[in-house]
Amino acid sequence: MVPAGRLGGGATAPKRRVTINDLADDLGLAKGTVSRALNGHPDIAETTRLRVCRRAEAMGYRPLSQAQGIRTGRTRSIGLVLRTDLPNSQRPFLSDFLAGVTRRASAEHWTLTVATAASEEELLDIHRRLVEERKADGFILPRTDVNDTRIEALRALGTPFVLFGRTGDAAGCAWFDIAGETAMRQAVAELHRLGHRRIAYVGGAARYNFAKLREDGFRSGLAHVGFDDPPELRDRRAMTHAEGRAATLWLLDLDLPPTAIVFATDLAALGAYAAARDRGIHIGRELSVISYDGIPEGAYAEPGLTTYEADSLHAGDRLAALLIRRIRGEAAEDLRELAPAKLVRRGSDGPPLLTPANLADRLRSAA
Amino acid sequence: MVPAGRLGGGATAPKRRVTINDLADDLGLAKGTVSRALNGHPDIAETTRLRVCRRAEAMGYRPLSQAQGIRTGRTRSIGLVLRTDLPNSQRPFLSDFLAGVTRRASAEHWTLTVATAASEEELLDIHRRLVEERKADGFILPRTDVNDTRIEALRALGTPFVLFGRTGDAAGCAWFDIAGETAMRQAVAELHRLGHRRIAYVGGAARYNFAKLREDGFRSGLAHVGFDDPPELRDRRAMTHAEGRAATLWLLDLDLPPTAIVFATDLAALGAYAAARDRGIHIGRELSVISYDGIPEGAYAEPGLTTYEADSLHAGDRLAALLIRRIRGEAAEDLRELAPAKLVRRGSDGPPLLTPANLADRLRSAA
DNA sequence: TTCCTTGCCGAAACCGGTTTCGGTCCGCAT
DNA sequence: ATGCGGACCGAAACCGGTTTCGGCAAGGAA
Repeated sequence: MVPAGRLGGGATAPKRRVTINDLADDLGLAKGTVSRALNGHPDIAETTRLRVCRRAEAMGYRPLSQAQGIRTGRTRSIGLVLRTDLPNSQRPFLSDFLAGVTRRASAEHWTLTVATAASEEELLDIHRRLVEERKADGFILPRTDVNDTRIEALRALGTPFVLFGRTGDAAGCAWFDIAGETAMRQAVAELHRLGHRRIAYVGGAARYNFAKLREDGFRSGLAHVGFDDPPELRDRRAMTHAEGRAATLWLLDLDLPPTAIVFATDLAALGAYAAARDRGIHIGRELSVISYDGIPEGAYAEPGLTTYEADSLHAGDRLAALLIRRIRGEAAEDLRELAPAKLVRRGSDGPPLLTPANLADRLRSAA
Repeated sequence: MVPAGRLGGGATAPKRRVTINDLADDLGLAKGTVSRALNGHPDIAETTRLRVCRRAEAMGYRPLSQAQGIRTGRTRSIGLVLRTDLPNSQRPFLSDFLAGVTRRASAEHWTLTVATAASEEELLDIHRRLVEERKADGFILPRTDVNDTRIEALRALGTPFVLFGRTGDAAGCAWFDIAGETAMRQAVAELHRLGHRRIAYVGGAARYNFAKLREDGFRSGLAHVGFDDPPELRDRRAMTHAEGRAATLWLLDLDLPPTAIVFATDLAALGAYAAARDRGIHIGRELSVISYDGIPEGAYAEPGLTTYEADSLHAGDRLAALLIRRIRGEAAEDLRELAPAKLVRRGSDGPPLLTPANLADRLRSAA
C-alpha cells in the first residue's frame, strides 16, 4: 500500500541498461540471432527481423558501442583534431561548427571525440593514437593545406576521413567545401559595378588551400571585368588583425592606392578599420572593403563589415554526414559537396568617393 | 634476399596492436595476472609487478579503454556538453578551453567527448545518453547557473562532475573558478584611484552564478572606497554587444551620468564603444571602461579594452585534472581551486576628463 | 522416395580486457 | 610431523556484443 517511486527513501535502483541478453531472453531467441537481426544480416527471416527490431525499440535497447567495438573495431565516434599553435583562425567558427557536427552525429547515434595538437608532428601522433585507442573511427580534417600531410598519414593507417576544404590533389578524398572562389569573384564584380577601377586583394596564408582558391577567384573576377592584374595589388597576405592593418597601410601608401580592397578573411579585414583610422579616412567611403567568413565581430564594426558568410553549422553537419557514410563504405568520389557563401551586405562597401589619384593626395595631405 | 619494408608493394601489414594476451604469452604469465599487476592489485608480488610493467612499456602495450570499459564501466573519457541556444557566450574562449582540457586529458591517457544541446531538456538528455553509452565517465559543467539543474540530474545518475564556476549551493561539488568578484572589486578601486566618483556597473544575465559573484565584487568595491550604491547605477544587465550598447546609452542619458562603467563581460563592454560613438564621446577620456574576460577582440578596439583576463587554457587544464581525480574517487571537497584573473591594462580607462555634471552638459549639447 | 539445396536459427567461439575462485607453496606455531 | 594461514598466481567465468559453424526442416530435382 506504500506508493512506489522515489518516496521509498532508498536510492532508486540505477535501472540497468537493457542488454542484448535481456532482449534475447524476452524474445525467446539466441542472442546471436538477435544481433544478426538488428544488423540486417541476410540469413534472418524478414518476419523475425521485424519482430526483433520492434521489440528492441519498445524495450529501449541501445547497443553499447564499445562492446561492439571490441569485435568490430568501430565505435561510432568521429574524430576531430584541432591545431592550437596556428594563428587563432578557426576560433570564431568553432562553436557553430561543433554544434553542426555533434547535432548530426547525435542524430545518427554517433559521438564526437576532439583532441588538440600544438605542432605538426604531434598532429599526426594524436591521430594515430586516437585510432589505435579506437576513440575515432574516422576524422574530419579542418583547414586543409595545399598539400596536407594528414592525408597520406591517414591513408597509411587505413583510416577514413573527410576534408573540410579541398586540397591540391583531392583524388580519392571525400570533402566538403564552401565556394570561396565564387565569393571572391562576385566581390570584384560588385565593386566594379559600384564604380571602383582599382581593386586590391589581401589573401590568406599560402599554405592553406582556401587561400589559393580565393585568390584564383579574385583574379578571375578581375579578368572578367577586363582589369589587368598588377602584382603589387594582390601580393599582400594577412591572417590576423595586425597583419591586415599592416597590409592595408602598405596598400594605402602606394603612389596610386586602391579605392577598394577584397580580403580573404574577416579578421584581416577588421585590421583595415584600424589602418583607416590611422590614415584618417573612412571605410565604406574613401575605402571600400569586402571580405569573407562572416564572423560576428564584423557586425559590431563601424560601419558593419560587408562579407561573404560561411555557414559553419551547416558545414559541420554535412561533414559529419559525409564522414559517416564514408566509414560505412561509400566511395570517396561520391562524397563531395560544395556550398555557396552568402553575401551579407553591411556598410563597408560603397561607390568610391575619390579617384585613386585624389585618394593619394588626400592621404598625403593628411600625413 | 628481397629487402623487407614498403618496397614489397603489398600493403604493409597494419601491425596489430599488442594485446594483453601477447604480453602474457611473452612473460609466461596468465593474462589475469598481468591485468592485476598492471592495475596494482595487492595480491601480486612486487617483483613480478615491476617485471610486467617494464615489459609492457617495452612492448608498447596500451590497454584498449573500451575493452576495459565493458567490464569496469569506465572508458577514460571526459564529457563536455555545450549549449548552443544561449547568446554566444563561451564562443571566444572555447578554443583555448578545449586545448587546455584535451592537453591535460591526453597526458593522462584520457580523451574528450563533446556534444551540444539546444535546449534545457535536451541538455539533460544528452548527458544521460553519454553516460548510458559510456562515452563519458564524468562531465565538466561549463557556465554554472545560480541553481543548476545539471547537478541534481548527474547526482541521480551517480555520475561524477566538476563545475566550471561555483554555484548557489556547491556543497558536495568539485569546482574550479576564476575569482571574478576580486577582479570587479579591484576595478572599482582602480577607477577610484584614477579620480572617478560616479561609477556604474553593467552585469551579466542573472541566471549565471558568475554574474552574481561579480556584482557582489563590484558592490564590495564601492563599499570599500566609501561610495554609496544607487540602484540605477548597477541594475543594467547585458551579455551581447547590442545589449551593452543599449545599457551604456541608458546610463549616459541619466541626469547625472557615470564617468566610468565596470562591465561584467567584454562583449557587453565592446557595445559601450558603439554607444560612445553614438553620443560623440571617447572611451578612455570622457568615459572610462573596465571589464572582464580577455577576449581577443578587446585588443583590436580603439582604444584597447582594459580588462581582467581569464586564462581559459589553464581553466581547461585544471578542470580536466580535477575531474579525473574525482572519477578516481577523491572527495569533492578536496577538489576545489580558485585562480585569479589578470589585469590587462590597455587604453579604455583613465582619469575622468569631466565631472558627471559636465559630462551631462556635454552629452546634452551634442544631442 | 531419395538426395540435395536452401532458408533459418541455435550454440559456441571470439574480441580484449577484468574479476572471482581456488590451488600451490611456503613459513610458522603446535 | 602435522596443521594452518597467508602470499602469490593460474584457470575460468564474465562483460556485451559479433561472427562462425553446424543442424534442422522445408522444398525442389532426380
